[in-house]
Amino acid sequence: MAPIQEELKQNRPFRTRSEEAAVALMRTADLVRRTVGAVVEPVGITPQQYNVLRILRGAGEAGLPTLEIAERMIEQTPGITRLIDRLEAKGLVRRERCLTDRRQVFCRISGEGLSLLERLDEPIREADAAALRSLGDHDLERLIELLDKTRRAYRRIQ
Amino acid sequence: MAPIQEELKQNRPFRTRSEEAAVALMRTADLVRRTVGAVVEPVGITPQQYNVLRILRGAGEAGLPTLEIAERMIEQTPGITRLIDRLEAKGLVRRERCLTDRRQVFCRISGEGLSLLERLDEPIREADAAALRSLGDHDLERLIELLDKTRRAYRRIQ
DNA sequence: GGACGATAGTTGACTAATCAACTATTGTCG
DNA sequence: CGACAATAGTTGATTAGTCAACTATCGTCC
Repeated sequence: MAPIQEELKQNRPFRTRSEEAAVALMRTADLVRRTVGAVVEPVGITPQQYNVLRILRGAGEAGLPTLEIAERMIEQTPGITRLIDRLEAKGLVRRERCLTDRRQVFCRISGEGLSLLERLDEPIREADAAALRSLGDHDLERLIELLDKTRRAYRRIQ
Repeated sequence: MAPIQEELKQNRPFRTRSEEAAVALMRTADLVRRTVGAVVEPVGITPQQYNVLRILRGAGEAGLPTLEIAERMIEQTPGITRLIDRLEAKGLVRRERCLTDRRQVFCRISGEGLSLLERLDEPIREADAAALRSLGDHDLERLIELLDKTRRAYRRIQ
């Protein structure tokens, strides 16, 4: 019997392997998301806000326009404006309208935001590592490969 | 350069393989979730509501107590009561207090709920298949295995 | 250079998720 | 039996997510 089937106490088997894979995928990702959540929520941010801060740290001094951030989010987020509103209200992000193209609003991570991220770096790395370590380097590589392949397939049908 | 890194236009590489895997996992699952969403939302339900209906169909005539449903959800859901409220309001689920243990409320899928699910069965199966077909049976098997292994690891650290 | 479509982002109205505090009922143990 | 912890679920308050409609600005093309 499939492990995921036992986990969810399903009394009937999956109709197809791809259905089983889809369920396993979403459930595993939910576990990862909640693990990240448990690390970042004590400092007063959500996993999505954490994601924005990481993106802005990666972007450096130049910052990024609002919708460019939306495109780089791990999980698609229509409400990017208000998400960043909240980060700005907390003083973790600064925004200013671009002078050469006044439609765009550039967002940059603040010093406070940076130091908050730094405090989270270690615990996040540990959480990921602890969870995925048991896979071993080879399996990890293979998992990443299979996930990449899956996304490529999705992109084609959409 | 890692595919996921290009997708998210990251200018710096992942610090660890497990970080890359965690990001790839969440992003791939988000894709699956949105694909399911695109299929079920036209009939007026959310992916989570769809999940509840599937659970209740699996449970059959006997139905299930509210919190038992919560435990079987693919994604953890604290707001199970109101989620089922909405399904009941739509006439897709019926609820009645258990007579032998009056604390419990048993939920059952209605005929209307069943026929709605039946209409969705084919399109959902197709969406899963289309997305994961390119992996081939062997890769699919291997992906499921790796995901199961990952969840087992997570469970240990929590 | 002015009309017009495209781009960038915001806002309002609505729906859903989250957390803690609460009620009702049951099991258990002196 | 009667107190008391445990279980099952609900509710209220707050926060967050979603969708469509809107404003502002820019590019471009007669």
